[in-house]
Amino acid sequence: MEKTLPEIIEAGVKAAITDLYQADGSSPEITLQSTRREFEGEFTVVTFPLTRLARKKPDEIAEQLGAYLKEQVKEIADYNVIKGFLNLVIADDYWRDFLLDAPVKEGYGNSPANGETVVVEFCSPNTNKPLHLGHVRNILLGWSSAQMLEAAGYDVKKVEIINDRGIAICKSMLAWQRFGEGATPQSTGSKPDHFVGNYYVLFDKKFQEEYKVWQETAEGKNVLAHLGKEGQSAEAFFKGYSKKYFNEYSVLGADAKAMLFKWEAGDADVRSLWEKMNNWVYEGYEETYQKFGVYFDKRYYESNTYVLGKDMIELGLEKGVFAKREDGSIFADLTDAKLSEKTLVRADGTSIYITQDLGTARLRYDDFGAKRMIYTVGDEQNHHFATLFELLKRLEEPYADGLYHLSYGMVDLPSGRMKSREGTIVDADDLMKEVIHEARLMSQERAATSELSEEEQDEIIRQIGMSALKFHIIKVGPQKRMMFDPKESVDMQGQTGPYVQNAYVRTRAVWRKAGNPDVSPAKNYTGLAPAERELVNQLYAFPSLVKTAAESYDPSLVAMFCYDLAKSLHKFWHDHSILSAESPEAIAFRLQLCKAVGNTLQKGMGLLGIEVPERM
RNA sequence: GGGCCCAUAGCUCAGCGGAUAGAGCACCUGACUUCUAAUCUGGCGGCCGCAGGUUCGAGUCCUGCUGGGCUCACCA
Repeated sequence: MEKTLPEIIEAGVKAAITDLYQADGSSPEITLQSTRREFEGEFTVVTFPLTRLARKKPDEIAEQLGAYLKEQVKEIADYNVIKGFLNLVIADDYWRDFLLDAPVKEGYGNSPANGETVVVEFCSPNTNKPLHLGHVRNILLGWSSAQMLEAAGYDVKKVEIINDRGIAICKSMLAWQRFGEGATPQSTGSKPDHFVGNYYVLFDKKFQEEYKVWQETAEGKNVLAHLGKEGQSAEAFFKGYSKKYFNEYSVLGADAKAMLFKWEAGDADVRSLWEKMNNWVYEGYEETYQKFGVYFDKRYYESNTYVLGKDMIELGLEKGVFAKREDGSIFADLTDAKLSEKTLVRADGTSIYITQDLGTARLRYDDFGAKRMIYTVGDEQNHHFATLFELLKRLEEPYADGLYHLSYGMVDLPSGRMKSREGTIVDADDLMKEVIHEARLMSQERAATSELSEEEQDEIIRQIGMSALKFHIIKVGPQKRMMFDPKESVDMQGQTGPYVQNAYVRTRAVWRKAGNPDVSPAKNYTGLAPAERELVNQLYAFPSLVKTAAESYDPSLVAMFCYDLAKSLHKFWHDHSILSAESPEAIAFRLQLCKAVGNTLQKGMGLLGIEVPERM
């Protein structure tokens, strides 16, 4: 493999130090960074760290290094020194030859396969209601991380774990059974997951009605009198007492719990109702996933996995990692790892959430042999995953060092946090509908594609709307809690998906117009304009950026890269003519430049799960 | 109370020890007979939460503080 520019420069600087200062050039860390926009050059050597070694002033070192490199290293054409910073100008020939090679080819940015498998889990919904904005962030993060890892050479398996059991789905089931009167998604014409979600909401409504009535009964008043705090209003008390009421007094609550009990006992009627309703939900989810353009290689269901993990407990006891209490419960003491004491099996022998997670981790390893597993889950579970990973490490599981919690912050609305009780949940399907609607309005206003068929226009509009939504969410780094303003999410100008798409469209438009041009003169092009150098330089950075983004599980890096590249393209487009450039060499070179930029934008956006249209 | 995370322009966000802290939105402004103006040009806008420390150099690293979030279940 050929050496990269940073490697070439670093080697040159080390040789220079040895030659110029008779010092050991192999030892120092060379500080190399990309040159700031306002100065000439592409790479910058910071000379401050070398002052001790060279025993000279920074400017003097920079000047001497620059002269040496210009003389000795053929890739370096020129240099300038500003306040101790040595800016290096890469030779035109190098940039030109580079451009005409890798970036114009298919698959630029991909690393060769490394033979390693990584499992990426994302989405992982509960089956009682439709997907919402929080899932959207999760899906986009998980999916694009998976794409980036694939580009970085991994064999990626995308999985989700579906929480298909428990009290929540029983609530929906009970409400449907009692109030549904045999209605189905087909009979009502609703999207099936929304249909089921509506019964979950209906359950809560009926429950609240029942609760309200109870509050006025002698029993309710008695509870208030005994447990209500001094000066607390009845309303405030009952608001906080709702969970307790559900478990101890509510008829509906008792019925829902009875249904859960029957489910666990394997009651045939309950199981068949459960399957029917869950299948509705899956049908609805599938539609949403397809609209997002995502899929899974394998699905895990908690109804299967919740019994797992017992063998891990045995293993832990054998290894002395876990211990038994007097009452029979089993726990792990993680206090020396700054985590708490964690119970794994209750005194009655039943297991809990984290136990099944232990079992599921092993199951996935058995399924795929992956030594790396990524869990895309909100940051409220940071502690849970820290505990889980620590336990697996102590169990000496072979994949324990490759576990990563892809943690992300909650999505807030301008009105504050999303709350189902207050009806401020932003539904994923509605959101898509809205951005596509907005894209349609913008498109009608422009009428740039009006001669295309209606189907073609619809497809373009869909791609534009989805890119606005996806880009808007992905451009924010995962760790940060983010503000989601619906008004801004439908923006199509500025730092947005459509802005990047538009740059791609331009690179395609010029090629359509050019027909089947002869690009061979490009190899004789000389005297690159600053805007051209800038673009080639950005293209040059793409493969390593993909690697960095993949290793840090941060798709926002790719999003910002695409934006920056698109911005440079737009600027170049404005300042330079392509098809009527001054020479055949320039025309050919710029066409190839457009091809490479379009190619890279398509690849980069593809990593984010965003499509680019040929026209817009 | 312990642990983790966050705080940068009016708003949403970049900035991962280096140069005069950057984008987008909003507001003001100029450019379409041209390879598509979903674009481009110019302007406005900052005690980088506060106080110390380390360093040739700190928005970035360390300590303390303030404000916000999450979490510390024999819940999932």
